[in-house]
Amino acid sequence: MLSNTEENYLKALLHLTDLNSIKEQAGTNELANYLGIKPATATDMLKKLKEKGLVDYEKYGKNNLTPKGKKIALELLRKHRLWETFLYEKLEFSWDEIHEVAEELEHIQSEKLINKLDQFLGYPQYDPHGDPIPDNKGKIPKTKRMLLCDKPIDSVCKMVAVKNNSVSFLKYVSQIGLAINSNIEILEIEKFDGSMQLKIGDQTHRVSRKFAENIFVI
Amino acid sequence: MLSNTEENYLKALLHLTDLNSIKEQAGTNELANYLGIKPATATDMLKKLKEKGLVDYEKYGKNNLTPKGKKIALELLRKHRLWETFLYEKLEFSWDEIHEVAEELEHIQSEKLINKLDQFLGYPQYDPHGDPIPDNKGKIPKTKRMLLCDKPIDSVCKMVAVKNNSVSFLKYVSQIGLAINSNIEILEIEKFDGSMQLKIGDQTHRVSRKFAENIFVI
DNA sequence: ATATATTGTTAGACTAATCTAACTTATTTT
DNA sequence: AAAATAAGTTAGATTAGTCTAACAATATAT
Ligand SMILES: [Mn+2]
Ligand SMILES: [Mn+2]
Ligand SMILES: [Mn+2]
Ligand SMILES: [Mn+2]
Repeated sequence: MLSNTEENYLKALLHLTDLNSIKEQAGTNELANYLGIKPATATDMLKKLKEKGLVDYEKYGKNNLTPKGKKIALELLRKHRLWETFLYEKLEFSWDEIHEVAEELEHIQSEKLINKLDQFLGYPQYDPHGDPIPDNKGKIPKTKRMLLCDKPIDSVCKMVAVKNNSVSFLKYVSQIGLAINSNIEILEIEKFDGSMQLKIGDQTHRVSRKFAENIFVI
Repeated sequence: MLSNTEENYLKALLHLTDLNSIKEQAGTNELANYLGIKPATATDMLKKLKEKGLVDYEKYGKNNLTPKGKKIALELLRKHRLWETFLYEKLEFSWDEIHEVAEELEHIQSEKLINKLDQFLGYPQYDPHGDPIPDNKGKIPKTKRMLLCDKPIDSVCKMVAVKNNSVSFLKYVSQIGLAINSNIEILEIEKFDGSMQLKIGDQTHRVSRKFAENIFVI
């Protein structure tokens, strides 16, 4: 049995390596920074998780999950995204409120619970942020999506997911009229800073490159 | 913010004093025994909870909740019973499976979550074990119920709740055909050991006094 | 190839929650 | 009232998870 803390490390490693990422390995500082702890603390935990056979750890090397660790991390991701879907679909939470609560709910230990919840929700494939939900074997629906910042000028696309779950970002996204499935037309791209002029519905908005790096589109 | 452990102590004290109980105070050994820990550990925690203003604790005295501690304990009880209702009503759990999972779910910190859950469930007044659910002010619906063991011979009554949430007890109750709202006729009471011969539906069963002490009826 | 900056580890300390063993206080029995 | 039993506390140890400060290894820039 893993503690909530150990589970959070595994999920963090999954995010930093496999998910939305080209890299296969995560540095200790990077991990610590992601979790809001100090590198010294991460080193200790990495050793512990290595002992449990969940992480490949070598002194001064890079870290990544073993297959066993990855399996657990995927189960956590599944739980997280199913709970988010529950909160959004059934309890009328807004999409900026769900992540924090799901961060706690994902640690509830009951396989029956999560499978029944999945059934109750109608086996959803994507969560309210547009992220794919692993099935009960850990398989994630493949998505061929790209980032808004990589779209060329004058192209038209559809928002399918957000890359960032922070409250401030999500509120901002909603506020300019964007939601999952919104159509976006790129009217202009500023050479200087990469900011974009977008047409969303009947309004236009200028967004920063940083913003555009956090919107997935097809 | 309280830890899960601290919350469990408060809920235990509520159970040992106010709930299903005439006593107003709980001994340290009694508390430790209820929680499955050692008395020394309970002493430490009682001191800590006293510091936080949640428990009245005096060396070698009896323990009970302060109003502030009781309020928190009632919120936990509300969460526990609402989650049990959710698992039973929406996710098709059986009544012997819900307690353990709710023991974890009750610690999720979100007032909005629990109030939305309450709404989603249609503001239930009783949980699947027949226990009253406190409202969002901590008010518990009054129930005038008694124990099956205190019913006289030849009387007829209706089961409204169970006093014990253990898996083994609940399975046994179901197995002899009893459920919330079952009608029971007391055919015979054995002087020697207080065991009872009951008529349930079209069957008769002999149950021990201990069993009859754990069934609430009206 | 050397110096500098970045990254990661170790050592030592702290807090929360638990235990065992020894001790103290309170209650019950004779 | 003394002895025996039960109940409760204290002291000291352990484990998990965290920190800071000092140190070590690796990577980068001259
Ligand atoms: Mn989490
Ligand atoms: Mn999500
Ligand atoms: Mn609990
Ligand atoms: Mn119950």
